[in-house]
Amino acid sequence: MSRSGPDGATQEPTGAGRPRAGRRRGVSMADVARLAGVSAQTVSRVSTGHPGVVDSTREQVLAAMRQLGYRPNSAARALKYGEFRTIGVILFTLSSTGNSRTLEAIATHAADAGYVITLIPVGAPTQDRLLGAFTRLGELAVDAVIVIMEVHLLDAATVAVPPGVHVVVVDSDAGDRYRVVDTDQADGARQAVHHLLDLGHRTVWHVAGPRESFAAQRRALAWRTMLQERGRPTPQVRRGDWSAESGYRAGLDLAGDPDCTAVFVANDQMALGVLRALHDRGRSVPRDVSVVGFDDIADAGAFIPPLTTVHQDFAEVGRRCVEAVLRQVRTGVPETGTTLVSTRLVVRESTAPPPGG
Amino acid sequence: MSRSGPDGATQEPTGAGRPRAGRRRGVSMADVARLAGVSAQTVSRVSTGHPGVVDSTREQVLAAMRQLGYRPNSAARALKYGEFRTIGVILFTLSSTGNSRTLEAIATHAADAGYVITLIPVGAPTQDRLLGAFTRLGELAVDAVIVIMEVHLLDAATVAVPPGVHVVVVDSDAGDRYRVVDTDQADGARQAVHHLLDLGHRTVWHVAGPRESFAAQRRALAWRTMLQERGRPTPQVRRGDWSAESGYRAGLDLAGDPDCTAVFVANDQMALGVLRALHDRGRSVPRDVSVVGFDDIADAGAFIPPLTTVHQDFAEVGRRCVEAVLRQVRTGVPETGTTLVSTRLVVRESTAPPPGG
DNA sequence: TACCTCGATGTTTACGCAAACATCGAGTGT
DNA sequence: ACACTCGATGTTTGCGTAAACATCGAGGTA
Repeated sequence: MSRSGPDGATQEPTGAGRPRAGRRRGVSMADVARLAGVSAQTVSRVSTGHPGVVDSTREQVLAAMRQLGYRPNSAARALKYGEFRTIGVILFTLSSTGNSRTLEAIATHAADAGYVITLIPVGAPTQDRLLGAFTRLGELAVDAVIVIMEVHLLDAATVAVPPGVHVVVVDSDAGDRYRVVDTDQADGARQAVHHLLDLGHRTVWHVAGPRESFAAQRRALAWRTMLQERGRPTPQVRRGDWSAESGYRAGLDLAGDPDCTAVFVANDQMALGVLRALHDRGRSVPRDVSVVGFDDIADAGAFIPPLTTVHQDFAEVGRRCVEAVLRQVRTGVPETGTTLVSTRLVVRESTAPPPGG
Repeated sequence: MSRSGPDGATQEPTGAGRPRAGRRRGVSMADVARLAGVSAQTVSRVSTGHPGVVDSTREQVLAAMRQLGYRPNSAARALKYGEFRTIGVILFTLSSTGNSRTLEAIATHAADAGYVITLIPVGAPTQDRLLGAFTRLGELAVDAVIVIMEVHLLDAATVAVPPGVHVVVVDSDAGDRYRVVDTDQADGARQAVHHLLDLGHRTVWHVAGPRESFAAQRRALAWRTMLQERGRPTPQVRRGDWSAESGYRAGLDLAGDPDCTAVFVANDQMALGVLRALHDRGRSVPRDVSVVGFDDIADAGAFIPPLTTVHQDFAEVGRRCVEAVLRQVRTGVPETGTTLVSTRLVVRESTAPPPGG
């Protein structure tokens, strides 16, 4: 059998009126040009808004476009221009509020600049998967990439970034290799600790995020540094995995320590768990123990009691990411260095002076 | 400081040597072909994995590809094939857990099928914005669209879907026009009410979501229907906007009604607010009042007390969306009808028999 | 009037890829 | 030995667009 078609069956004659699944070969400039009685180039000029087309002609062309339902083929444009007007976003998970909201801001601001976002999900945070994502990236139609993740892993992947594709990273210490945009974790943590010490607490306990997280590292470091600067003892760190469940375990542990009157928890979800643990152990918040979180998630104000926490401006992080990445695309010059977005402490009802303080 | 990369320092001699912002005119098949000493078509065959290339030749080509860092230009491929292998996702917001997780599942499953996701954010849920999104869609390089939203608005936008672009909708009643994939809201609500009645509560109060939401409508309808079927009184509905804050207000209201011993809240965030309101008013959960939520967000188990709630399988919703949309792309035949994803009740500690029951 | 300018529009070409078709040469059958 | 087959590879072509260049005609200038 002459294997002319993929399945050896009779190949359809493309001219016949079969609906051709998938192929939607739409209206092209040539079709519009024919109807309007002009050349395809004139249609192109109208379509791109170039000057040098007389009004009457322009009107004719626009009418023809409307009549045929013409829409420019972005693949052809991309081919011609050598750019896709697309930004890839590599991320591990959307389950964290921060990632979702950053992504949303990125998408919005990219859209404003005429760019669209392509999502490149990386199943699990392993080197393999990440390299796979970067490899796939090579075949993807993107002009630039924003990476949202914990970035020890980025090292090995460095080589894999296709040449000419610009990179911005969120939540990383890769500022020596890429442009990094991040919340000012250290300052946020300092505000939290400062607030608790100012209320009169002798020192502040800490429930940290996972060891691999740079955000967690920096929050913990700032907490420790601040206590040392003020000459306060630094209690042993409890460590969670960002989940409320892990916060609950840490909270049970802390509840057993009568000295503990103030806790800085590295995120709101774990803080929720801490609150429940303290509640379960009969320790009143804020009367017996004060708790400060980090993130200011939407629900923080509805916790029992409403949580004092460090507000992160994810929208601003997203905005800066897009700004930086498009700047690189425009100039063609890769950037390095870190851009910090400031935080602010939102004081609610989970903090108070220490008992008898 | 030399880092010899594209820093403005020694640029690779790409013709004139100017860094050409944006243009990254990479390695093409022709370049690979030249180096490997074969024709471009042979490179193409290797690149697409077509048979009919002898091993030695293939090796040569692959070596040349590696050496030059070749990666296929997806714009050219898209132009040639007439398809983009891209699915657009239109959504209003990622701030709801459900949307984020559905999106994540969509992205993952699309990736498995060799498709990528393009995000089309719609700022505000207004007809104008939505029409704008659909219009932009026309210029976008997508083969199909998944719409995640409340869909009264979809009516007007119907006409705007470009021909040949297939559509799947989440959370809608547009099943007569599009394929709709959704959680089985009604069944979830029935399970919640059933559970509370079985515990011995005389009837069940309801805190509903916003009037415009189809999910909210269906949950409320199922709640009402179930009570009527069982011959129970149907208390007046309290209505919130999905936020914990609105749940708190509804909760304060309910706390004032001593008859109220069981509440079905239309989502977990509002349930969080209800819990806090009951706590603030000194009504113990579940001793005095039982509360059931909807969604089973990650934190639900850490509420005070841990929340009994209806678990939604967002991952499955996303999977079914991709499945349906790709089926339409493959066959070229648009589908209608509704696909329901089942729910299950997760019983935790916020429900118990009524006081004195 | 002859010549030039300049604006409006048309024609050619290339972007990178892969289907369709062409070629070439080594084996196969008679 | 000759035609013939078939697999491996090369050549041509076109996808839709827009830059670069070509043309054409109206109006201005000497």
